[in-house]
Amino acid sequence: MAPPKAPDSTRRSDRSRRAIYDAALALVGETGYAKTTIEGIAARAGVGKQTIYRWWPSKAAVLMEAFLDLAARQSAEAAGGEAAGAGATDAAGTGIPDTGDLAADLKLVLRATVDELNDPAAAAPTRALTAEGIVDPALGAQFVERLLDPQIQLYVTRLRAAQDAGEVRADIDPRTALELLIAPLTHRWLLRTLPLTHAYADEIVDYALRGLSPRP
Amino acid sequence: MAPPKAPDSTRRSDRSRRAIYDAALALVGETGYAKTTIEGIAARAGVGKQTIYRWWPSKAAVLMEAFLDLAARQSAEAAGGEAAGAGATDAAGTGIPDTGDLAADLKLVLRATVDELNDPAAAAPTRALTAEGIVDPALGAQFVERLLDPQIQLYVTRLRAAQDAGEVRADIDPRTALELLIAPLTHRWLLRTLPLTHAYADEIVDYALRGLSPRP
Amino acid sequence: MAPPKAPDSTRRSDRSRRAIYDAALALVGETGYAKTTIEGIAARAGVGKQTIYRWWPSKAAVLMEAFLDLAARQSAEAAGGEAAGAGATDAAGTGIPDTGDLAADLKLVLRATVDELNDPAAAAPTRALTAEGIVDPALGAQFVERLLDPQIQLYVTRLRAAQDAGEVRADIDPRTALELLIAPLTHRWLLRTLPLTHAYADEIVDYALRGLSPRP
Amino acid sequence: MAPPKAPDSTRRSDRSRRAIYDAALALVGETGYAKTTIEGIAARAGVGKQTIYRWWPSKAAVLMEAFLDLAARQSAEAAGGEAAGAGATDAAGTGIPDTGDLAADLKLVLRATVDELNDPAAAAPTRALTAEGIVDPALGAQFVERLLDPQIQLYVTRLRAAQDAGEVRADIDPRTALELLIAPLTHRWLLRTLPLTHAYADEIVDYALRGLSPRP
DNA sequence: GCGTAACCGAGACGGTACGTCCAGTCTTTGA
DNA sequence: TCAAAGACTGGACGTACCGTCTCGGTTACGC
Repeated sequence: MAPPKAPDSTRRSDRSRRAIYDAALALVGETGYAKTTIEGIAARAGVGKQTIYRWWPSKAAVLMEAFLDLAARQSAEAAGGEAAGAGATDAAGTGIPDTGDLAADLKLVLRATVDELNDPAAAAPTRALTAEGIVDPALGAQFVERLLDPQIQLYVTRLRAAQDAGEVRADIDPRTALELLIAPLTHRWLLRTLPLTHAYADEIVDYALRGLSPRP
Repeated sequence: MAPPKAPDSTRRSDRSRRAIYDAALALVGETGYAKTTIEGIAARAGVGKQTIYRWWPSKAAVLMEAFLDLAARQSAEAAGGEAAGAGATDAAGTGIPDTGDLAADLKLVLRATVDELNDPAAAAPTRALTAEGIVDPALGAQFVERLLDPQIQLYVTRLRAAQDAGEVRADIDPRTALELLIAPLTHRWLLRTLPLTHAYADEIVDYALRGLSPRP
Repeated sequence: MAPPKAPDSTRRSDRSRRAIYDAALALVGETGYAKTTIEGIAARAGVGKQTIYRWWPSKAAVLMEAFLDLAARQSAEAAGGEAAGAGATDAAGTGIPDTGDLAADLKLVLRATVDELNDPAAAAPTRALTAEGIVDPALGAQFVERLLDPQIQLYVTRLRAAQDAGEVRADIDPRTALELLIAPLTHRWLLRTLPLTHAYADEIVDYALRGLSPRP
Repeated sequence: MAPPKAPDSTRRSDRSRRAIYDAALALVGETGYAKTTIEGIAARAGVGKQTIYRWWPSKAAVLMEAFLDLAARQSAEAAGGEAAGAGATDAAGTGIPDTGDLAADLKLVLRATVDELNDPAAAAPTRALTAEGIVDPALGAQFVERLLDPQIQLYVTRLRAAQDAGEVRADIDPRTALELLIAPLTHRWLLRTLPLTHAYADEIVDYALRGLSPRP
């Protein structure tokens, strides 16, 4: 008994794949995730529906990949610009700054995150994808692995550096500590309990770091 | 421009409303939220589809109310039992215990929350509803207002008591502080980044309270 | 076992009945028979649906009565005018003229009928009612009995007079003969095979009467 | 402004089309036209509703085509048998007999028509379709063009032959003349004014032909 | 003159079918 | 041989009416 006949990916049309990414992102941007349909994506991409079903298991999977592709292209671009230009670092791209003042560094990064999450155009698709991942475990795992974990790793790195510098107690688990920082932001963003502001980001950093720092 | 003509709620059939709640909860339990349809709920409840559309704007709204009704009935029942019985308090029902040891009290409650969230049968519909609320702002607002906020209030109350008792610094905002406690749990539960354990709950309490407590 | 409980017609609201007639005729005129609904008639008449269901078995029955009522009012009006005025006779009202020239008399009447049937506004509801009667035997019987037969009787009367006058052979059955005259018109009107013109009406009279008249 | 995007008829599924015809005819036969629904036809045919809506604008249109298909198949069958067998002609199939005696030929055919119209099973759907065509001009036009006109042409042919043979006056318009013959039958059939009998058919032929024949 | 029975407007109810939309599969055609 | 195109079955969607029912209120009859 043969497995469900995986298509031969070497013969895959790159042209179609790009067109599908573009169409998917455009439609989600224009009409929202819920109103975006596979049929619509196929039509917009000038592609047969079967071409989508052949390579992706669900609408959400298409969008996930489209996002990753977008992110990859942007970061490639950024990397190119950066190499040519100065050497500035930014949170999403290459890491959390390390000026020696952990609180200041975290506030900088979390404030930027707040701004990003508050931008409705940019955040809406992420929100939709997050929601889908909450319900669909397979998609959620992918979401975490390919979008969230890389970000989280940056915090872990920075926190370890802070531990080495004595800014954070050594017996703290950075993996847990970082959740103290980002979970409250995510919480407010996803559930919309209260507005997500710079002041809130600062407050979170202050409350959390006090718990993490060694007694003076 | 006249509003869409709200039906006369005094003439509403209570029989149908209960039947719809029951059918909705049963179907979600049996087949999952995504596979539950309004048509299915109506059929199972022995009710015309229009009766659902007349009173609720969406499947999610039906379920939300069904949950609230269930919770209300359970708490009414619990209250009845309680009045007749001892005077024990539990987190979901009437508040967070106050033994004088904030850390212990919080660990107790958060461990119970962890257990609840780890029970697939009970948590699955909540997860679905949460996801829906993330995408649909109106529903999300209702979700927060009617399900989340009451719970949150319990933490605020307990934290204020702790402030009065000198266990927590007076300049802490309880509304923010409680998010340091529950957001990490919610984060792991929704995104499934790492397993949600009692140990994790304890760790969160320890890390967070250290930041909140006055210097010894 | 009691019969289905006929309502007490002495207590019937005349106000409602008139309002229903008016609403029904207005709606059929505005939106056509098929799009006219009982619900719509009730709403327009400012009447509960039950009031319609109490007194009529179907939408078609309502309309039939509304027509009959309209016709009755119009003929009452005409009769009043006539009494006051000259003594002119018209086909629909008081009979087919008898000038001694059967062919001329019939052509006059049939041409008027042609004009009436060609007036879309006036004929559309009749067409709809006829179609309904074709499918629903009970309604059809009523239609024939209360609308068609009275008209037919006028032809019978005129043809008998013609027989007495020797214009038509005595062994002719007037009931059959008249169908030779009006059935072709009805046929073209209902089925729209070919245009319904004065010339056609004349032709029918000529062809038919030649068969009915005694050999010269 | 693009037209509503006509589907590509070369790719149409013949299997589905036949199944829909069969289901439609079966349901009309079993439950009557009014109670036959598109949903029911689709279910019975094992076909998606959309496949019906894709190719037909209405229930009536489906049935019209189903009838035409049935008639076509029957006549094809008859033609096959005929080719193999004798050379007999019948009214519905290949024409009105021409024995030289117009009256006798017409009586034969009209009596057969009477029998057909009096057969409730066979006539009920035709009646429904006729009624529908009376109300819906587009459908009516199709009905006339594809079902009625071919029949009518047979009469025209026979009448022309009678004119050539001197049985009917040359200045008679056969198109009008035939309506004198068939309209009365149609009239009684549709409106159910009086029973439709062989005697009536004979009477109609006698009355009408006397008007059409040359003076002896 | 006073119940009381009935009709009345109103509209919610359980249903049925509508016509549309999309999912996911299958088939045909062209490159 | 894959991809485009798109027709197919299936089924939920949300709407519109159906015919029944229940609800107050308002007549108008019979005691």
